[in-house]
Amino acid sequence: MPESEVLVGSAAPDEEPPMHASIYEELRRRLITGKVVPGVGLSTRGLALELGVSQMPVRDALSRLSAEGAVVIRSKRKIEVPPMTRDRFADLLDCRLLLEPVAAMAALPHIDTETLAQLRRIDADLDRAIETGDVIAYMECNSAFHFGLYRASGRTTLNRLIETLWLQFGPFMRTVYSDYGAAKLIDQHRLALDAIEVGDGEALRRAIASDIADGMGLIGHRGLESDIVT
Amino acid sequence: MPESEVLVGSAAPDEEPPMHASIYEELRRRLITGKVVPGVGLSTRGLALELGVSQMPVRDALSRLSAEGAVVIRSKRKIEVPPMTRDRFADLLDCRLLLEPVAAMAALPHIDTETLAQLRRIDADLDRAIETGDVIAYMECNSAFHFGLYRASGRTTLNRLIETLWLQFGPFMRTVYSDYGAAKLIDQHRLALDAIEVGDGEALRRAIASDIADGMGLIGHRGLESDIVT
DNA sequence: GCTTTCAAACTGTGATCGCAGGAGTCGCGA
DNA sequence: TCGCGACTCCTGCGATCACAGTTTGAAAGC
Repeated sequence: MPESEVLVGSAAPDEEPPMHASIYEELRRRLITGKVVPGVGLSTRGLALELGVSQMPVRDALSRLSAEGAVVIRSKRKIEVPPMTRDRFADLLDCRLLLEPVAAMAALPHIDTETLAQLRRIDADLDRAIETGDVIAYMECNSAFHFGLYRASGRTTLNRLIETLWLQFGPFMRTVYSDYGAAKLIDQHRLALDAIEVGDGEALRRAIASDIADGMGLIGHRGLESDIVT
Repeated sequence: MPESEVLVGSAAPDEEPPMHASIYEELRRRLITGKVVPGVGLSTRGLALELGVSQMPVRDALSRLSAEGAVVIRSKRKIEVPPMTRDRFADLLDCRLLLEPVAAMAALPHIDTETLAQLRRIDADLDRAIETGDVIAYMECNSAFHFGLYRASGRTTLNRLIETLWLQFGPFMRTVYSDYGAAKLIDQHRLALDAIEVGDGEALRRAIASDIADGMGLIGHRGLESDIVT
């Protein structure tokens, strides 16, 4: 099971999900890890051709993603990952700061030694991604870490909201990290891991909040030289 | 323009939206105002027949609503508004308390006398709904009031998250208010309106938080006698 | 009256097609 | 060289159909 799997699973266990669900997963992964960037145009036929399926499952997947604000269907011939603006970025950042520290605190009582060990492994992978300057790998590890932590909370509604935020900022942050240089990124998760180890909920909340404010906040604003960023 | 219109509009202005968007609006309204209740089964063909359209636009609309957690597609022959559970209810309530007071505070600087007058009119209509014991009208006015307030914030991302929460708890609260009796409901918006009048952000935040905690919190928990409610 | 089995009905899903509209490209004239 | 208009291409969307699977209801047996 990939660690950056959907934060809130919807497929019934032991069942093969419908094709549109698999395609949704694939597109979601691309968005969260920045494999698609803002301004990129998408089309149901183009994606169907690329993924070797018909239009229908792609349509269903794109309907879901549009409901989650990840893509915008502007008109005929224009589905796109919306460009980021200063206002929208600030809105996204603020929403993350409202929700994710709470999810982390709620997760704390449920994090056993196996879960903590897994988070440490993910963080070690993230460190390697920073060392090699691999932005995509960094983003994969980053989402795996956060989702692995929040999932332990069992807060399905909260986690679902969090995931829609990640769908929306992933593409933009990918371009920002690429411009910034992955080698310059800093692993902000040590404080969070330490807080988990000693069971300090308030320290965990602060660590997650500062991870978000520093990681996405400071670097993200640098990426917003003008109102529109592609 | 109906006051309980979608909190975050997506159709381009001056353009006729695609049929699936209109159907999404209609289903959204039914969920938020409780015209459909938990446990009710839906089907694409059934809704298409009722609404006089083909299956495709209904499918697209249901894909969006499923992405927003408003309906769940469990299997062949089983789309439903999920029954409420105690855990899910607590999760929803907590998320509302995290997001809506912030949206209200963010809205405050942007509320002119015309917007305040409109909110007062909506609140007067809500009072009449309480007097006549009309639960559906009460829920329509309640969402119109909150959305009218939050929309002024301009916080599109935040408002979108809030709307998905309303889609999820609307059906359940409708049954709760019906059992409770609409005539026993209390207008909790006076404090909010007063806080807006004097420009007191902190008072507005507290008023919205207590509106949510009292209105949905206390009454909602009464509706959850067991883990599963239809 | 209850349980089990089977058949029918209904469903979500995937596929395909056609339409109308918008985007993109190219050519021509100033 | 630039702008505008015409034309082409590609698209989202709506409609329809078929399939496989699930649910429902009826009938038979105990």
